[in-house]
Amino acid sequence: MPLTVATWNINSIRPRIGIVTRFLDRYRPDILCLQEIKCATELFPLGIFHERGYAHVFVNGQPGYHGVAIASKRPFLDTAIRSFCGKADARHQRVAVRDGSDTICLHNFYVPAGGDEPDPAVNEKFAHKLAFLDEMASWLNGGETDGAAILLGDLNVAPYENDVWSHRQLLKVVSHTPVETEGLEMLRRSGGWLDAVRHFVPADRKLYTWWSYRAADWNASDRGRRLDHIWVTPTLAPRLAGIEVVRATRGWQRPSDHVPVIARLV
DNA sequence: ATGGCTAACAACGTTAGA
Repeated sequence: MPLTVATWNINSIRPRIGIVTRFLDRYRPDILCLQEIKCATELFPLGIFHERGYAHVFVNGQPGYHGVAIASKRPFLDTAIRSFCGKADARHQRVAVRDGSDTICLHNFYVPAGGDEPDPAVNEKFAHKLAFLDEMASWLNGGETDGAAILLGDLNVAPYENDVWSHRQLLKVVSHTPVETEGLEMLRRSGGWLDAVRHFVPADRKLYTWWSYRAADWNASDRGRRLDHIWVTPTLAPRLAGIEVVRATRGWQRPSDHVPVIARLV
């Protein structure tokens, strides 16, 4: 049964209602996973989803920071939230959806950004990020990745050389340091996950999903990073039919600094 | 040449993002 899944770090849902509805009306994914909704669960704008056929919306929010949400046309067989690093900070949620006679497990993640200084001894945010990735790895290796599963979200790491505008200049910048890129790669491989985007886009082609708000002209300077990912288990790999990074949304009115990534399964 | 931007909060300044 065909399934289209999208991930988008929306950087606050409330000021982005215009671009979210524009995206949904144009791309109509079956499931949209959002990160950084930055609002309490009860303040999430359910109406814009319900009006468009997304009858099933699972929100894990909190005031001000982080927060994730999944809007789906298909019902959820099951929903769950996990806390990482002993913090209930709204960075994860899991749903299960029916897929023919099978079940697909979908994990939506917002990995900590990690602050400025890439040294866990002096920067507790960076230490938190590394601990979070470690805990993801051990948890996902405990049988979470058996069968049909999708792991997506803002993983806040640009793992490969062409996932950043300058590999050399970003080696000491949080999101592309070796401890992060190697850690994410270990996590991906140990779980047997396939990077659905790089499955279609050659490793030597630059590809980004995030551009800083501070650039005078984000499109012209094009100093981006690929921080947002969609991974699938080997069971689903043969069904991957295509991906799309919707770069154009970065130029829409009141944009997020991240753009959506879409995967199509047949 | 990383920061020049953007948002939330109970607040017109601080914190966070990456």
